[in-house]
Amino acid sequence: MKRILLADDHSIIRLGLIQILRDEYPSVLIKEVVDGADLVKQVTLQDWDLVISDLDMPGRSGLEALEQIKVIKPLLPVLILSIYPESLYAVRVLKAGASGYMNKNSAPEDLIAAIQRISLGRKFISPEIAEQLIDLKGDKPPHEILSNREFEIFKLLAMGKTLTQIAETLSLAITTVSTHRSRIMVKLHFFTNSELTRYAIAHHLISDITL
Amino acid sequence: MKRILLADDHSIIRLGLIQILRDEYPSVLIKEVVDGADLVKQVTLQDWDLVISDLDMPGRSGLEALEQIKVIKPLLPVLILSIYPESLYAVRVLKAGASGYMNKNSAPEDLIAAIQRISLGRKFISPEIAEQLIDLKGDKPPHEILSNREFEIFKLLAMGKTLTQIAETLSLAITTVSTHRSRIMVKLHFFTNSELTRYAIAHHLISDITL
DNA sequence: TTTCGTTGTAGTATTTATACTACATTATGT
DNA sequence: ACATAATGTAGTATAAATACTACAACGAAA
Repeated sequence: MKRILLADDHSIIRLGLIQILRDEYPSVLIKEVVDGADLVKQVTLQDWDLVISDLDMPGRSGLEALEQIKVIKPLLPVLILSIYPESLYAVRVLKAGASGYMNKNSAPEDLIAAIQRISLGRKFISPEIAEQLIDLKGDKPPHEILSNREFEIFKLLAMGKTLTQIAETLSLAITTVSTHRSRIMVKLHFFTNSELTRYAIAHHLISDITL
Repeated sequence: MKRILLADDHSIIRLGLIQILRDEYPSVLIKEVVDGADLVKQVTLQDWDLVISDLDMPGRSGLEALEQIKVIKPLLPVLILSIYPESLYAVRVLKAGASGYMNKNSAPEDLIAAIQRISLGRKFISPEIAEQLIDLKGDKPPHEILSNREFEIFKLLAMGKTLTQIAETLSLAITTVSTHRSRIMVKLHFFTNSELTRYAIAHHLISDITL
């Protein structure tokens, strides 16, 4: 481990990370950047053994930067750090080519363990994420796994319509709409309507400008 | 500056903070805690010169802990750190009795400057916050007219938590949570949780990324 | 100080949503 | 073509959410 590129807009976190890294690799060269654009730029400018990057950064996001890095240097290991729980981002991040995903409240030892593994060209996947990876719903957009009727109801739910409203609109029994909803939830691995709404907004299936 | 109590659930951030603090105050005693309950407990157990606390922590939130601390030790200076921009929380936090609010991407020098000022019993208020404080009745975003409790529940609702889950988390009756929700809806002119979620996403009060 | 609006709390009654189940109908795969 | 899985529909029973009401504590304003 010789050269590590560190991307995080929080100076305090950079300091903490540097301390952990120096503790383990006293002679490592560490370069700090504070946004996605600079991160990508540094990757093009010189060679690194490892990139450690935050997910939320000003300007271009960490995810976007990750995607570009994987185009420029497909073999460069990238460890993504984030304050969000693994369940929310990990799969997405790993699919985008990251070698690992860690929550910022992980213990320093775990971070070092992950780095060790990643720097060998392997992936660091926690048991929780592994489980999520097993029953992936694939990369298909929702309308390809939902039936037409389900997708119709999916959109209405995402827009915030209640079961009762939907049942009225479509002249169905409330329980019918409810059953469709249940199947949508199973297929997309959701539990709440809110997740459904956020998914729909993130995938531009409905507009978010009703405010 | 002799004894600092440090509350943050992210070990990396604690490390970074400790480094900054030790750099400035080599002989300071620093105690680390990882949640609001422990923070309050430590405040009751012994005397401190300064508390530095994160806002988002497991269990009792930083804001709640702050309020309790101000009851127990009204003169103990508390500096709140958060990943969220000042415009979002600062006024709320200062009104709850904090001596200052800093974003985690502040430079170490700024942090030290704030601590210096705060430990003298003064408040640290950035120019941006000062401006907000001036036009208190002005064109503030709607979510600022919510009470602390309402805002807390607002965020949980926006994240898709159900009334029941929220009631459990906060140890309240479901109907209490429901009443708060009603008042939030009236204040923000919403009708459904979906509108609430979309508002929160649009105003970056919660993350918009779903799996 | 007294008044009045706000906040935090919760109970009762009602409405709404959901889980589970069931059963034709329609695809789908071999 | 036949078996099997997916789909569209809905009923019953249960769980959850909501409306409405109430009230004490607090704070601001008069």
